[in-house]
Amino acid sequence: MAESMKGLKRTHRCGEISAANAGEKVTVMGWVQKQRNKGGIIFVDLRDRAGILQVIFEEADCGRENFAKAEKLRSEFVVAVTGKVEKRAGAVNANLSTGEIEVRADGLRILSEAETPPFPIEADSKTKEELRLKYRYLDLRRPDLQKNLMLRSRITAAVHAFLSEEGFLEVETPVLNKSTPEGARDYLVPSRIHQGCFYALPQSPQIFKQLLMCSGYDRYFQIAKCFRDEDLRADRQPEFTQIDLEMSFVDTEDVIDVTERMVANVCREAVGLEVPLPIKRMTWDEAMNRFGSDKPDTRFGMELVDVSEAVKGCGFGVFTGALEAGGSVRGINVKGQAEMPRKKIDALVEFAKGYGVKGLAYLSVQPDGSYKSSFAKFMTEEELKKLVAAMAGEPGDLLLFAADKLKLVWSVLGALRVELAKQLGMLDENRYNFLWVTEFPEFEWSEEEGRYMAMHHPFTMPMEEDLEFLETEPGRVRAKAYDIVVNGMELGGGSVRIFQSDVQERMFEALGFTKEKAHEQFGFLLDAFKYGVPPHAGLAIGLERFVMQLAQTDNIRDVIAFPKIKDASCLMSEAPGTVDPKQLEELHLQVTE
RNA sequence: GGCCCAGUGGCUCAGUUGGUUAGAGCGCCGCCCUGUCACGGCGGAGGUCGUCGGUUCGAGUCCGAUCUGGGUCGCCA
Repeated sequence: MAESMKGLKRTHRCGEISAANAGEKVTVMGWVQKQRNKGGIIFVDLRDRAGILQVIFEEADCGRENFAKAEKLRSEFVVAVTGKVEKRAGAVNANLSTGEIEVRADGLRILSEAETPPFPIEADSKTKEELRLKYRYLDLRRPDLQKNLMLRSRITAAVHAFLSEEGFLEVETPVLNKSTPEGARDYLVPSRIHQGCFYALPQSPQIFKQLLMCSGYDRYFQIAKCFRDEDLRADRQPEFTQIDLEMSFVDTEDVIDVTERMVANVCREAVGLEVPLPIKRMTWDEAMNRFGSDKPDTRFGMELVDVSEAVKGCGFGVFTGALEAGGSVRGINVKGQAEMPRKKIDALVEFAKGYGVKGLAYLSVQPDGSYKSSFAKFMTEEELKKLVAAMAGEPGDLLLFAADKLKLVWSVLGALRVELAKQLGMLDENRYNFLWVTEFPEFEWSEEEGRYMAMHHPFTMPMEEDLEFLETEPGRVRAKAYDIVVNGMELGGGSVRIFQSDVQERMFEALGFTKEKAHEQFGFLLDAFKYGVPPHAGLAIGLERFVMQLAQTDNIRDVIAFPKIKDASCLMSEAPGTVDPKQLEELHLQVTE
């Protein structure tokens, strides 16, 4: 039977009591982690989000009735305990922050009984995620998830404090918007009043924050919920949160400056991590050529080497064929791994194939200087020597090569170096290598669409010196866009925005928009620009990714209270669900099988 | 949409070349225990091996399909 907490007021959280409270009378409330009944003495570990506290029950202190209740306590009962804080008479428990003390109970109320939970409520859970997600409210009781969500809260608190201090105004933008088919797939909400019309949930508050600049708000920020109806990944959820900001009368440098100070400030406030400023920078071109990625992990080397020159005209058809087709041949040098077993190399080749290349060529330099290679028989000793020299290969090294279209070579070698670093234990999780990647290409050619697409978004300002190529060579135009990267993860990104109507019109043209289509989709933004618009720029940081980094987890579900699974459903609430036919009728919708 | 991994009591797992009654630890239930904290002792309950079909004298084990969860490629301006 549940008892009332009438007349009781909690004085401390369990984990907040220390030796300094010895002798005090306290009232604590929480969940029973564990009851240890020794017969005449009962120990209870009481848990709340602050930690675990040992409570001791003896009939002489708490009376017969309370002792009988203490005997009945089971895991996850919710109780209120009154008693006195004492230094432990028995052994100190070094594993507990409250291990020096205990509360000698004189009162006990069982506020709520509990069934045995379907899995243990404990740190470092080994339980399958399926079960944990179904009972998310129980999983959230576990200390590691509580730790992550408390960290998340500290991070957003630090963001609010910092940006307010810097003169940013928090403004909320609409969740019900008009769909803009550029970019990710929208989540749609049918309109009841407007038959056949739909709202779209925001993929980001992009246009609204630019309008706020037009309206003179100067410095805006928002911790904004964003929605994208795309497939999920370990670091991607259909709804996620951005630390979104926009500034007027600024250029790239101003955004970078305030962002990196914010990141450093948050890291210090939230976890005591010092981020040295300024954060290093690298152009997109350099990032791709050296690391094969626009979000390079710079905690280790194993950089890509372009050996296209060195293999030109060699006897290996795979290399020369790729070059003749306009591609590239590049390699990475895996130092000291010449002895890697064939099985492991084959697994790497399979890994590479997953990215679309037909294979990987490899060559190991044996301790005696001889070569062992998948392609040695196609090349002369001279050609091999030249190739190894180009790779700075030394005895003991394993050289891996990819030959294909440059984009593919970059992506496969970029992924391969990270995979190898993981396998070889080269990633120090306590090191945080922040990096700015700048000068992204303005456009990316889409085979599927048969046109250029905006790499960032259509409002991104091209670099002045490349403006002249907007019509003639769009692929060559670089953008005033920048990403902040940490340990191989894209933390956030932004750009300087176009604020001149003529440049914006040229952008839409380059993207293959007709004037009508551009106005239909973004007319209100283009109109707004007619009435006086300040130069502006901004950026958004993925809040979950930021928390993941500081929490040192590679699973986004670990930093979201109620996440969705791979197919974007929720195992707990079973969303999405069907609705009453009457609701559909009101929305003018029909479900077809 | 493609590829890869996993599914055996409440939880985590073991289960040999296919062979009789499918095991363990933890948890759970009962009794005992006044300094435990991975408490201890004694006793007990609990499983149509994800599902369907096939091969076989015989399937947890082999084959096929399917479901569920995870990872990944495509996708994510």
